[in-house]
Amino acid sequence: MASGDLTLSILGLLGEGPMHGYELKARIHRLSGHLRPVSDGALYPAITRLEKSGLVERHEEEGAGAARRQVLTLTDAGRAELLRRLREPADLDISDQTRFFGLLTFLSQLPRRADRAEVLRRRLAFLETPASFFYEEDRPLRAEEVPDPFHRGMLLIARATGDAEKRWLRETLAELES
Amino acid sequence: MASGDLTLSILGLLGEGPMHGYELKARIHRLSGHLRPVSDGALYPAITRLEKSGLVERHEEEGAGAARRQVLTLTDAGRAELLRRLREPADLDISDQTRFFGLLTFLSQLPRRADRAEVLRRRLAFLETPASFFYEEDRPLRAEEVPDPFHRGMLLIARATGDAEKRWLRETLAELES
DNA sequence: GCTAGCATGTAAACGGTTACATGATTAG
DNA sequence: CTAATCATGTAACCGTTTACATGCTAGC
Repeated sequence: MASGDLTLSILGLLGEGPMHGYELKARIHRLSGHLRPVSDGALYPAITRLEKSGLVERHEEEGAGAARRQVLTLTDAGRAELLRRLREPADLDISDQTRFFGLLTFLSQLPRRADRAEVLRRRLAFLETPASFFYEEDRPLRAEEVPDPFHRGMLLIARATGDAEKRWLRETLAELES
Repeated sequence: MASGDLTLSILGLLGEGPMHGYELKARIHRLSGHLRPVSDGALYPAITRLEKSGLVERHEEEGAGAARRQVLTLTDAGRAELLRRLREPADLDISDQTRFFGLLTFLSQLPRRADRAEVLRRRLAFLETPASFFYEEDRPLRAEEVPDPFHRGMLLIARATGDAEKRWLRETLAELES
């Protein structure tokens, strides 16, 4: 889990309703766990940090299976922070696909349609900027121009990915703006 | 730059020839810098670690522009470590696209064709395993089944990406095996 | 005289990984 | 009775981010 992602995931999931740490762990695991499992050593300290900064509240409850549960609820400040992170994502959240997907997972929680559209517009603008992994004197090289077969693959895949995503972004923006 | 990536990038670039830290920084920046710029505070300590573990050697040289340069060269142990990382990548390097691209960037340096093919085969096997970001009782959901428009986008994009990559992997494997 | 680029470094704060630790309940 | 699942936590280690620090040369 890339830095910062975990906090957004916790806030985003709690934005859908209160739950305890163990359930957060299971939900995060389903969302992105095949890539990078959440460890207890990351999750529980992250919850403690959120509690200390007043974004999350704890209420002890009897465990369904066994032990006592710490049911977590977003405070008003926590919800405000979640919406702020969704409305004004960092550049890195826009440029890195994994992180952008983290945003998309919870974007429906942004109440204003115009705010949701603006996030998609930023991603589209990023994808429309010419870029490559390889350059010749600052000119981005296209797949056809690189001799290394694996480099060519990277560019072919990146192009297909970018095209698919741009198509979806344009369609979805058209719907949001209608 | 996700953890571990930086070390591979340094080893991989030095595998193409000796260079000093500042040039490494510029080359890494072109490869992935639009996503996550390399900071000096990550790069120079990483070089020091590689030197201490005997994977890299330093030779001082006069700087072309100004200051003295520390030209870095891979040792035999360093080249062995680079090849080991390319030949036997961690699961995370196979499952995360960003990390897999890090592998592809340097994969041509693997001398044995069979080893290069094996890395592609592992990635293909991962992509052929059914997976989703969303589940209903452990069954991965398809784009058509999820109501949230942003979740649907994630699945549509992931499918297009996966299809393009699988096509390229199969073609390239066929060439490598002929 | 100043700014941009070349070139290398250190230190504090932060967060993640891995391993360790505990304890209760349920199903085989 | 014992393994799996539920449930939460701590501590050492490691690497990254951010900020700070230095100093030289070339062009305006």
